[in-house]
Amino acid sequence: MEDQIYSYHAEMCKVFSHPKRLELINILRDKEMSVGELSEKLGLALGNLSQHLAMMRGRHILTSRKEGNVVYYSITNPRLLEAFDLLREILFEQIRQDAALIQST
Amino acid sequence: MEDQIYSYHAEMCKVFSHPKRLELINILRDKEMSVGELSEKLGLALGNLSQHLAMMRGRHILTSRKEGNVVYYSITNPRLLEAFDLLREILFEQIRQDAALIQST
DNA sequence: ATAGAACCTTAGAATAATCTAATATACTTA
DNA sequence: TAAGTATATTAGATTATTCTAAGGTTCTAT
Repeated sequence: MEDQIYSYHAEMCKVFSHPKRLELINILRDKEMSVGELSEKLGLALGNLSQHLAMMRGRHILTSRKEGNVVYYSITNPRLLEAFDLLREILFEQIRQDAALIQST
Repeated sequence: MEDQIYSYHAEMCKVFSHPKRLELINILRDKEMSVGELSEKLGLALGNLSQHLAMMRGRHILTSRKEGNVVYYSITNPRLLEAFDLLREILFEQIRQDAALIQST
């Protein structure tokens, strides 16, 4: 049962483990966007993008809204961006420390 | 160059995308631990665990310290636990909302 | 109705992650 | 130095992710 939680947790984190999905999250930071626009911004083929979107929708990370022919995507829970930013900060700290280590030799 | 950052960011997040690695992080929350102890706590074969540890060390998520024959692992940057906790909270919010949705039907 | 636009799904190939099992290394002690 | 303990590495099989290319839906406008 505790194992189940780690599995769900890991499944959610898989959303973050692909550079284009991270970029996608960052693009949707403060606005919704249509699939076509996203495809252009990300430089991803529509079919491929649709797969990423379905994967993120399935994990409730993204929410979609259909208007006529166009589907708009947005981030379900804005707190996700806190996690995104925190992880990126930790990454930057790491890079700075590695750089300092190299300087000092 | 911006792409590079997304790639590094994704690489770091891959650490979180496996249930046993999450459990490992949680176990090391407030103390260091030897490989043997970790192997027992996690129920992972030593060779397999060593691979996970090497992967996390390579991404500077874990730090190791050798004392005689024994290698102790600990979390490099305690802020990583903030990220861990935040992500888990977001997961719980989601599960609660899904549950509420089912109740209301 | 038909054609076009926007998006989704699927099959299959290519690549990456994971595990098992065997071997290797580093250190300690008899 | 030989044997034992703790950890690391490697090769190869297995499984999971990702991408491409093709075909499907759904909606709109003619």
